[in-house]
Amino acid sequence: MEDSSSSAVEDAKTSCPRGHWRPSEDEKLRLLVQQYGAQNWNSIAEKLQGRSGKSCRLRWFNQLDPRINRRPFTEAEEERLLAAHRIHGNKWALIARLFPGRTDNAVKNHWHVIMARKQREQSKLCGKRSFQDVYNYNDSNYSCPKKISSNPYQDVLISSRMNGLENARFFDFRNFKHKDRIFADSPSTSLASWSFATSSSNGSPAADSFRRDGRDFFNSHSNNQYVVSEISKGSDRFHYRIYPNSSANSRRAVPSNAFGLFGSNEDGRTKRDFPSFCDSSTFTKVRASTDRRELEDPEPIEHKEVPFIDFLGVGVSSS
DNA sequence: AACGGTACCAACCGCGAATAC
DNA sequence: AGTATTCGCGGTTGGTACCGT
Repeated sequence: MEDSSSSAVEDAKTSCPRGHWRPSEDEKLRLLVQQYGAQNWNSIAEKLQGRSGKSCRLRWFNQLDPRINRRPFTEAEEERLLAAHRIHGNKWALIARLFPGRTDNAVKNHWHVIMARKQREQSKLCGKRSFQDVYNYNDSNYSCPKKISSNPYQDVLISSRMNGLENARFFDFRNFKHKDRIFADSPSTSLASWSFATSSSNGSPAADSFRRDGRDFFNSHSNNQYVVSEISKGSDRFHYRIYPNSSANSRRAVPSNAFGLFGSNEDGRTKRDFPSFCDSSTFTKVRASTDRRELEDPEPIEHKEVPFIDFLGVGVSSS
């Protein structure tokens, strides 16, 4: 697959530096590191056409460094990794130092692998339905957030026809680390102006928000990074917009793939056994499978037998 | 065999911290 | 002290191998 015989493909590869490293590049990088040492990455990059210093550094420290342990994680290592994460949170570089030969990237990736595996096992064990099953997403009731690169917010359109979503809330799935108690301190049922915690990107350990005194809990006040505001509301459709919370020193655009919905049961109480633990990639796929046109083209909605709110006219023109 | 979905992980990006000048 | 450059980190994306149908 790498030994492309087509010159067109080769041209494309060289003109676009992004992408996997070829063996010849690796070899060259090894020689350059021998020559210059594992530093001065920009100097090294000057001799590796199409690769930045950053890229060279990353390739060396994550893949080529001979000290790297490339063996699969053992069960013992996995247990230690989970324990380390409970203590240190997402401090992957710190955690990696506890695992000689493992890189921060490897440790981070493997933690996600463990989490995904546990989630699958849990789903099987408890017979939990998938996020898609519960909300019957094949129904196209939910449309994907519209990613607008120049406007760092996400638009979300919900139909109240979705079972249990009358009291829907947004959740940032990246925080679903402690499944059992994540909803213990659930925020207001009002979606408008509701803020919610996320993993921190401003230096404070995200884990602090969730694990104190040996207890896991959801702190929706100290680490707010996003705000959900209501753009428009109809009898059966709601249009929300998720913004970064500027007062929370949030420096990133609202991620496009981290959010999900979480409903309540008939008596209005939080449904803790909801399959709220759908990971972000699943959510992305669920979204992708729904009708993307809903936000971009009101026509298809108007043809349905439900009142229609002109979401387009309200939201995007405000820039 | 072909196809679609899933799991894994390499690579990238944006940003802040550290260092050099 | 201020600015520029380099390094390091954490979050995210996208390619690919694998698996089930």
